[in-house]
Amino acid sequence: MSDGRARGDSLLFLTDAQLRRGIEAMFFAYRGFTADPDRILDQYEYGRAHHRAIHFINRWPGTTVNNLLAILGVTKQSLNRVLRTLIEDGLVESAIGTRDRRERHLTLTEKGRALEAELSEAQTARMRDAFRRAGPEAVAGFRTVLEEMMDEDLRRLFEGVA
Amino acid sequence: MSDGRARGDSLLFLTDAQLRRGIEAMFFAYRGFTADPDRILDQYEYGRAHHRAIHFINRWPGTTVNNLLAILGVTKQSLNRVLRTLIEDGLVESAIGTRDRRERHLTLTEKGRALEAELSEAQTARMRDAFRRAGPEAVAGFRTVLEEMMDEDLRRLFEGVA
DNA sequence: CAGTTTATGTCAGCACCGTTGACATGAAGC
DNA sequence: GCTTCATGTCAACGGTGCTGACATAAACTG
Repeated sequence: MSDGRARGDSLLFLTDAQLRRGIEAMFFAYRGFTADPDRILDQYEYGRAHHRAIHFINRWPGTTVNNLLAILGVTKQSLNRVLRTLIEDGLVESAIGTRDRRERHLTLTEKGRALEAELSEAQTARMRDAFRRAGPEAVAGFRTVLEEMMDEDLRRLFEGVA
Repeated sequence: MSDGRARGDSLLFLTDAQLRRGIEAMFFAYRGFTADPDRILDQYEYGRAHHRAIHFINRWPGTTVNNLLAILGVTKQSLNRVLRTLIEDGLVESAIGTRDRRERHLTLTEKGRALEAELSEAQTARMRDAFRRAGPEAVAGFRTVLEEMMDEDLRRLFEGVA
């Protein structure tokens, strides 16, 4: 209904049909994206929430709980449940801040880095294959569209942290 | 990116850093991708599972329960819980098959189509904006990479159904 | 026709991970 | 010293995955 046929070919990529294909592509691709790490997490009796925490602690070692909350977009109660088990299991270390003693600075232990590496390897393997088959130009387009789809604040976060 | 640089540069898009950026882009973009419909679903006391069912029933009216199970990749118990409420609430109609009376053919009612349209509108609005800002070439790349990231069987499903 | 397989529905129970609300502690800041 | 902030924790609930078991009706098969 809202396709721009009258305006010529240049907007054909914005037809409802194309947009629906985009939506379904996101849905199916995200399933693939999480499938490999999910299988590994099962073996350790962890879930996706643990993966996300581990990923971002690895990314920004020494980050605070509040930072992590903002990145993950969950409540502190949710995060804490996950964080507690990771600390108990010796994957994450929580250090009292020196400048501000209220803060807890989170880092991965050796054991935590090992699991991070295992998860990361599984996930990047699939992405590497996809990137290689798609080629650099497609990858650039992929990232451009994804960035445009993010919420404003998340995009700034994403770009700012490179 | 299609400049004639030395071959050494051509694989820079496959570095670990680039792949990690790709992973995070997927994570943040998927959040944006689901945010708008999630807000609407909350108002109706439905969840993402309902959205997915509605989406694919709308996509393939008359599809059977078994088909839907394959597409959604969940157990029949999970799907049934969702489907039951949708039928009870008068959004979905379940019709006994004529050729094979064991099958149930699922279609959206008027009310179901209305919710589908509302959800779809919210989700395509964001994607349309993202597509428009990114441009047709980026969109092509986006879809290429996503297809490459899908599992084999899902890709066939995705391509087959256009 | 009898036996098997298929499509579907349903009950019960469990796990994960999101939520809200309430409350506690210790540290920082005015 | 009062307030605010960062964090942790308890309790309860909701949505949506899962497994396992069982039921029914229809189709298929020998």
